[in-house]
Amino acid sequence: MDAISAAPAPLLHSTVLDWYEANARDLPWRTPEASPWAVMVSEFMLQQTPVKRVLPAYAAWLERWPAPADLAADAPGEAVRMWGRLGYPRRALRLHAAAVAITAHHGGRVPDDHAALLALPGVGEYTAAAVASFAFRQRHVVLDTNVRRVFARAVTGVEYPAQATTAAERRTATELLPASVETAATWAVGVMELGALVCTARSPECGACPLARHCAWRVAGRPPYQGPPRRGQSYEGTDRQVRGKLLAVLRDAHGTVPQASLDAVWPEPVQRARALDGLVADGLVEPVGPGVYRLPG
DNA sequence: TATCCGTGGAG
DNA sequence: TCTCCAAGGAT
Repeated sequence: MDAISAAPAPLLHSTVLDWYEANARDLPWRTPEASPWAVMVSEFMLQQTPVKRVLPAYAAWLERWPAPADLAADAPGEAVRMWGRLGYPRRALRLHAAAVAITAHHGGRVPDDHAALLALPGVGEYTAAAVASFAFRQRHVVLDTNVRRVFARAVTGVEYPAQATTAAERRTATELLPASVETAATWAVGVMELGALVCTARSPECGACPLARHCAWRVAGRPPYQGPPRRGQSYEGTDRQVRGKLLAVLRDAHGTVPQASLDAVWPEPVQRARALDGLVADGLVEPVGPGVYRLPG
């Protein structure tokens, strides 16, 4: 029973690569036909939204906007409407803005350069690495919640990673990233898939894990999480809930919406007004006159 | 860096 | 029922 840090890296690599080849889900953004744009759309949608709910939205989105220029030519409000109930609708706005930037500055093609990707709206450290890695097969450290959890357990021996990504985590991920460009991208998606399917947050299936022999957490007897309480996401009664209700009215209506329709979704006027102001400030809602609103045109 | 930003499903 | 959490990003 050696910890993962003591195991030869090539062994870990082949273990994960073999496991991935045999167990990878058949997801549309992983097919050879998936364009870089398709990969990028999937990454935006997958930010905090489960795969199962992304699948139908992803298909509808790409059917309507097969290329960045197609989306860029449409109104941002249409992106917000198509986003539907995926949650965090600012992502829809940012994806539209990214499409505009790609059309204006990159000839309508998703850039393959990591820095150029990172400069796009809605593209952060994870998404830039993911698109560069998965769409262009480059070698990058891809640190998402799945990878962080796998490394927390296998390498550090704790049940959950820290709240924010640490320098130590980046160091670990960098050291474990295969030197070979040919295998780095598959390693990245393989570790992610392992976290998504086996090394899950709630009930990890160590019996089915290819890394079980090397996992520091399992070797230590799967000690329970001891760190500070991981604050839950309260939702009931928050501005987020009100914003969601308001935006749902705008989405489902085509054209403009009168104030009265918005007032009906939440009884408390101060919070309601604050939520609506926030939506307008974010560019998700556009006032078109006194007491009249619509999705941004 | 802590907080804000939606929605729905699993246990 | 209720808590947790799901391929994060921006500020």
